[in-house]
Amino acid sequence: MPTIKDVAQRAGVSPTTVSYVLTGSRFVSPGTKTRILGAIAELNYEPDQIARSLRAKRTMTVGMIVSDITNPFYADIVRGVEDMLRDRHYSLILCNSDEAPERELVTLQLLSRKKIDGLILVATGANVEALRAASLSGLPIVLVDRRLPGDWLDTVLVDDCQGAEIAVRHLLQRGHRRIGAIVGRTGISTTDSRRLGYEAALAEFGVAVDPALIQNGQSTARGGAAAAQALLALTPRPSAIFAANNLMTVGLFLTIKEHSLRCPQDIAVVGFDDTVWLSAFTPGVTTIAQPSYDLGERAAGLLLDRMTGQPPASPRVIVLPAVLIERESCGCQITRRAG
Amino acid sequence: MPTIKDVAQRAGVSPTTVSYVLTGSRFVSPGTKTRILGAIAELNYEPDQIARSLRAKRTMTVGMIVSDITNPFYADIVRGVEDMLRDRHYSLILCNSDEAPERELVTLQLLSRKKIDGLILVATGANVEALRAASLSGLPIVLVDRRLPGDWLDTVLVDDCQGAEIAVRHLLQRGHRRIGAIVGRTGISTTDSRRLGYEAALAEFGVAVDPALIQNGQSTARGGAAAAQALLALTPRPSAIFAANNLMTVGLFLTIKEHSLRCPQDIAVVGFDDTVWLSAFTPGVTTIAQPSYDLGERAAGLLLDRMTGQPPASPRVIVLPAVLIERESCGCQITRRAG
DNA sequence: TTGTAGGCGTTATCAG
DNA sequence: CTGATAACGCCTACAA
Repeated sequence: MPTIKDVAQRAGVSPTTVSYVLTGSRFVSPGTKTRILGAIAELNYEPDQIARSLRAKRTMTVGMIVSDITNPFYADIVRGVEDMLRDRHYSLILCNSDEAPERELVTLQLLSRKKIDGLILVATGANVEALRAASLSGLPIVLVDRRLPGDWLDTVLVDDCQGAEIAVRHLLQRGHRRIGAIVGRTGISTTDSRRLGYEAALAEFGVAVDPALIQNGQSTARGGAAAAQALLALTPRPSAIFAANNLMTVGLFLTIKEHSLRCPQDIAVVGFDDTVWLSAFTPGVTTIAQPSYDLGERAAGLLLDRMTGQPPASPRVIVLPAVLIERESCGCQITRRAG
Repeated sequence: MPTIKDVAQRAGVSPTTVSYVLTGSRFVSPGTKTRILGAIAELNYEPDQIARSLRAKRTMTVGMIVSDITNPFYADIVRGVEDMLRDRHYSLILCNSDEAPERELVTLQLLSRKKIDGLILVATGANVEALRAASLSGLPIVLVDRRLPGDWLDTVLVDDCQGAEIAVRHLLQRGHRRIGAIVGRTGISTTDSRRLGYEAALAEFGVAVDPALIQNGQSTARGGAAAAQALLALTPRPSAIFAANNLMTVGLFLTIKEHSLRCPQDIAVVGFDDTVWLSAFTPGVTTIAQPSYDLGERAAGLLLDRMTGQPPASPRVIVLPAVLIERESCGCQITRRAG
């Protein structure tokens, strides 16, 4: 591997000058410049990013921690982040936490040793101290999908409460009154907000909240299936169910299928998170679409200007709206109805 | 950020000794050792991985290029890779190529500058020269999902031919004779192999290949939908369709739905790639499951022993079997039938 | 059992 | 307009 010295030698100049044409940070006469460029080309020289990082104290690398890249919701976010960062010549170290606090902690440490320039993460919520320390030590951090109490870090999330609310309102509007909810793991902000939205919608319609109708699906397909079992075992059975994330929606459908119930005739469903699959099947699943890609893009945007621009003193919280995608799983295909 | 010097000073020893307790590469007396460990803890010292990399010429970082992390198939592979590498203290830089050769090339260069210790990629097939150069220059590379002509690099893939063959055989066994195929982009090995498998199955049953029944879906949902349109417009209509990847299967179902056809009554379907969604809907989609996670794990395994072990002289090609997951989209639920 | 010193490939300061 | 030179933080002969 040729170094900057080799290039300098071949071009008959000093490494200094080569460095300057590389970074463009001072004027170099056209003559020497072309000579140097020539040498670079002939030698196939590529600047060593590691050495550069050591000197410049920036790695052009960003860390990202998500629960599980296998979850399409996070995959979308990551894609948004990656696209935005690539444009600005940053690259991304991807880590999965599996929601395990210790894993998150170890990963935080690993990334810090690797001297990442910034961090985007879906926080488990358990390592606030470590995050605070990292942030205090100067690492730009952006939270995505979930907020931390106090909102002391830049955060990009979806209006989960409003999302759940329109989901449940949609059900209420078509006459449902016994509406089950499969909610996610406790302790993460999305779960609380979506539950709040569920209750708000019921309140709007003067329907009392029945605790038995709210089951915890642990944010997983398996948990969602179990929660659905519990819901379907109730008498009278709920006439509709709201599943508060993509995985739990899968679980719900698995259970519905197992019970040989027809959707929407026997039970109406609204899910959370959209996938192309949801539209391809019969019935298409009415769902609350999160702007997941945008979430990533915005998060990367915030991070970028903390890394390169003049960082604002106080943390920013960006809340993106969720939108109802109406399909067949709630029955009649009316798009709007009065009242 | 404290450096190794600070630790040394605080512990009253030389940086050398600190370094040695860090790497454990030579004996240090228990006394000084604990003193040093103490200093490390008090200062919250973390070795700078960049400096270490510059010196040691290894970054403990691996690059990975996939077409699109948003595709669950690749997300699974990435997950397999990440799990395996994390165990060995490597981290992963994730890149998306979008199948664009130039993007792949730029990414290759970027990763090479970042001095990754190894590379795992789903090759577009267009940058053979760059790959050869990188490999020759000593970078361990493992191909995943697709092979390159000549198999001159370590490769982990699925037996696509066999997969497609059992898919189509399954259809033939239940009496279908006019079987459409939606195949992927040309130029990638998976497409060729799956097509071969399709033809082999037909041959087994003495059915002639009808070119009109083979439509190119470009490996995308949109392309798959278009291909399905073409197939459904045929007279007589094929009684079954084999879609050669997950995205094209979505497209196929979108089109089936648009035509208000019932599956399996009006048309039988076998897809490729499995998702939890495929089992949750009605009808469940019979499909060929690829061991995607394993693909990643095995690829990481090969890479690891090229990076750390004694690399075998000649490239290894690992072929994993695909398996038929029988569900309702092909009609009757018979698991086996004679002949 | 421990320390000294040189260098990994860059960049930035200071001279010229 | 261009060049020496000194770091960046760590590791590892070599020496003691």
